[in-house]
Amino acid sequence: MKENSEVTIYDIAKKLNLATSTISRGLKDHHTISKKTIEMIKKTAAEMGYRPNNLAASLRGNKMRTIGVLLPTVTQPFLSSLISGIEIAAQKAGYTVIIMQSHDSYEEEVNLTQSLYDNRVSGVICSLAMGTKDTSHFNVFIENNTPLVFVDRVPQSFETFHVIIDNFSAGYKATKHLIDQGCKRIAHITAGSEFSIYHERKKGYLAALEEHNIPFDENLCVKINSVTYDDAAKASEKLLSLKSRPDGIFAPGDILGVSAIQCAKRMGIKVPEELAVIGFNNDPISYIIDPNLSTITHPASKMGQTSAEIILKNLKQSRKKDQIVKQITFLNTEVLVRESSKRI
Amino acid sequence: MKENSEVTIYDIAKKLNLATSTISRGLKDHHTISKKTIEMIKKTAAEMGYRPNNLAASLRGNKMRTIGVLLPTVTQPFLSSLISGIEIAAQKAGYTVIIMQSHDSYEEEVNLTQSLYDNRVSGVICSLAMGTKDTSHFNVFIENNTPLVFVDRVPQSFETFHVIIDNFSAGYKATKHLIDQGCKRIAHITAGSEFSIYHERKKGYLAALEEHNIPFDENLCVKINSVTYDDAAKASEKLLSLKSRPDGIFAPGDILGVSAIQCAKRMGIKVPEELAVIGFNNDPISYIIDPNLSTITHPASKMGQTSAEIILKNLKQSRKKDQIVKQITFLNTEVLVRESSKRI
DNA sequence: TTGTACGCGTTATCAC
DNA sequence: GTGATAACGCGTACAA
Repeated sequence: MKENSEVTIYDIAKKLNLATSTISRGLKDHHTISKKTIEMIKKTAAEMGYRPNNLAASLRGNKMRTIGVLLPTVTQPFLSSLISGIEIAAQKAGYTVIIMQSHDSYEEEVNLTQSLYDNRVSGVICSLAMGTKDTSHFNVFIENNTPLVFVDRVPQSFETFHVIIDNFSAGYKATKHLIDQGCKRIAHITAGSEFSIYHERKKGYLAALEEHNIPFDENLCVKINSVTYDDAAKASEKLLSLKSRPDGIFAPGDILGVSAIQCAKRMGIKVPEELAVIGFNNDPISYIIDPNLSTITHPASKMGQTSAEIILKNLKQSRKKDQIVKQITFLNTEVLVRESSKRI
Repeated sequence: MKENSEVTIYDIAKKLNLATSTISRGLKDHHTISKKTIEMIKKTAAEMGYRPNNLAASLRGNKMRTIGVLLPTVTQPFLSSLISGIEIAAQKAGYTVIIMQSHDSYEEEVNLTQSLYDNRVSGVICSLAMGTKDTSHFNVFIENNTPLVFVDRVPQSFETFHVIIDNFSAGYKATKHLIDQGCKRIAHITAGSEFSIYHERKKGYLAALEEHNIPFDENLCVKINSVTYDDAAKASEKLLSLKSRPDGIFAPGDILGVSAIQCAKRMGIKVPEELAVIGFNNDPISYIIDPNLSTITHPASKMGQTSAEIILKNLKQSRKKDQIVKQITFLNTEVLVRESSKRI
């Protein structure tokens, strides 16, 4: 008995006095192999403890049956739900999922992109790092005809698949909801660059204000550098300490909304009576905070599934370069009204 | 210009009039190749846009430079932090991470184990599905000399690496903390099988009671089927509706602790004055709930890193079967006292 | 319906 | 220091 005895189709072939090609085909139910032979091959393979070697199989096609996923982090609830959706769709199709974290660093993102290519993944799903402006490191996938999907944090212009929510519309809906509740001075917290999802949400906020003839007050719009608990706390305090205080806050992230509520509670400001708050994402913390945080629901898992399905559908389509288009899939968001904004 | 032009070491060899073996070695800074040649090779490779093919390289060693991670789900905060830790350690070593979700199903776990093997991963990190009793589907990795680490939810007996916290001790510490706060009737919620981490925590709970001469009251120990919000709510309600109500609850999960606090609030029971609560894990929700939930901290990310490092260290060590041992790495837990249990 | 023979890109083992 | 060549395990034209 050998040490590292790995059963290959060659071993099966020898045992059955057949050619390796017959084994190979039999194992995949090829129609040119007789039922009897197929049965015998499968039975023997099972008996011998044969297991296919995806490595070798993939080498021929020069592609692993693998979807590469490149995200800022995996610990945010939205992103871990996204991964879950991707994994479910991939597993259904017999694909595996490789995860990489850019930690919101452009440099890491560039390196990891290389690494994904070196591993010859079948497709790539990416949500951009906060600071990424230039996206030329993704060109390698286009040139190589590897399907590429950007999700949530997508580049401004890149001719490939995008899976996003309509951030402008969501920002509009959130703000309008506050207006409908009677808010007159609606504050907003924002982050990221001019081309980020946060910028889109802000544009929706501005549009809603304008449509309802509410003048925009610069003091009511605070910019933070990172969507963290600490930055959020500072922003909330700044807003709620204003001489003419806001009576509503549209926070484009649940951490921000939660911190606003907590800050209000500390300062003795009643939520929602004196301050209505709406967040974004429907993270678990949004329904734990008291009062419950109204929010915008984000179909995270479905976005993951959709992204994976786009990859899978486009695996075989060897497009030519001039056929590459930008195809945007929008998923729905909804206003989820809870205690923190319910005045009427 | 070819369509799918992929530059290989063969192309470089032709261009430089060298042998492929020289290119291969030059690219990896082999000491038998002259500095000059190495430089020239690297320069030319870069110019030609060469990218290594990990697939082909792996085929020779019959192992991908990949760590397979098999978890019940990726959306629990503890588990996504674990993944993050694994990914960081793996990335540092030039390894990639494959993620698979068993969704707490034994059958899926068995299938995915196969799939990991079929992909010839270098090592496997696994946290068991809730219902897994038999772990023979992992034997294939032992036989194949593939390092295997069980983390958090580990099997009762399996001769390999385990990375866990001391659940008994953590349960003891949590319960003792409540006793120190003056609690006399301490309730407990439990889940899983007789060999689960929850059972260990319960044993710690029982030990603390006994040590302090507090009789164990069966009515104060509720078993739930799944650690979900709904089940937790039911359990909390049952406990707080008892004629002789508990004055403390040790909840072996933050969801359970949070639900207990919320239930108490609904019923007008004051926390911590009338009911002290301590949870487990230090999930984000634990510091969002009001009053803040005391909890047991769990070094999730570090557990991931440790697991990955164990894999990496044991890659080359071709142990023989009789050398395989069970090696358990314990990581620290700590009692994190917050508002929900601070009486003194 | 089955067999033959070669190629996928890289690396290890010799040989020079 | 460098080159030639055989593997690694599988899939697939092409032949029979």
